[in-house]
Amino acid sequence: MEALTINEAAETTGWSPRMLRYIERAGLIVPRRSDAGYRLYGAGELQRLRTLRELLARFGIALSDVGFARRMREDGELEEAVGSWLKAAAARPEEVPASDWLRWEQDKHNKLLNELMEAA
Amino acid sequence: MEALTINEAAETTGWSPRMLRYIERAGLIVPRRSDAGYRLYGAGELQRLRTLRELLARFGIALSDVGFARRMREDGELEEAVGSWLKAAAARPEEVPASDWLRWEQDKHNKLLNELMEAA
DNA sequence: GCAACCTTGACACGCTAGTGGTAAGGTTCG
DNA sequence: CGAACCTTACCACTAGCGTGTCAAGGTTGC
Repeated sequence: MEALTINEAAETTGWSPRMLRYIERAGLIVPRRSDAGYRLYGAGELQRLRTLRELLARFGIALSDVGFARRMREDGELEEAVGSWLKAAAARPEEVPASDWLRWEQDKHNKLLNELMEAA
Repeated sequence: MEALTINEAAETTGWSPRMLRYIERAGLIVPRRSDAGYRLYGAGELQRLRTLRELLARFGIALSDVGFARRMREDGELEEAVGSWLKAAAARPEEVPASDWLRWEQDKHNKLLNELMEAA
């Protein structure tokens, strides 16, 4: 049986067992269960757990952001609504410098990066 | 000059002036400025402020969610990275009941809806 | 010139996300 | 059977989002 239990999966992916349950609850990675209800992580899940860490670190985004993206992908109506709202909003460039909120996002990103650096 | 100042815009859209500044900071609606630096909201901005309220209420999502969707739309690399991660994650249906996290999302949604109901 | 706006910046508060812990109980295996 | 796992369900903490409010100062219009 080529599958790891939660503590083993945590060991090889860098997440804590606690976080693996949290990620499952967010609907991002839901492992199959053994007869007794134990979580069983296959090779694909382990790989995606690792790339998830990379994804978050590289762009300075949150788990809930990925969760929202997933929800948009599942709910076409939501995706359509958000998309058309953004399109209308973007259709108004009227000389917006873009530097203001850009700096804001950058700050958030840098802050997260710094924390990750220190942790290493 | 067909444009409203921040308090007038707040009056006709239902947002508070404080929130209009916050929404601007999140990069969602950035009005142009007068020579003295006053925010000037045109008809388009007022309309999008109203539809933004609808959007949040209808789907029970947060301002930061829309902000993230905007960021994905602007940053192709981010969109590609998140998209391909989700695609890989979704390619593993291995009998996931989908009822668990679905209930979770539902709870969040309903909670927000109830709050909005009570506020009305 | 003064009342009534506007600006940015700060302090504060409640709520949620993200994270750790612990307790009570079932499972596996030597 | 006992140690070492696993499960769910709580309590608790930090940090950030969503808001209000206030202070100090510039702008507008009668």
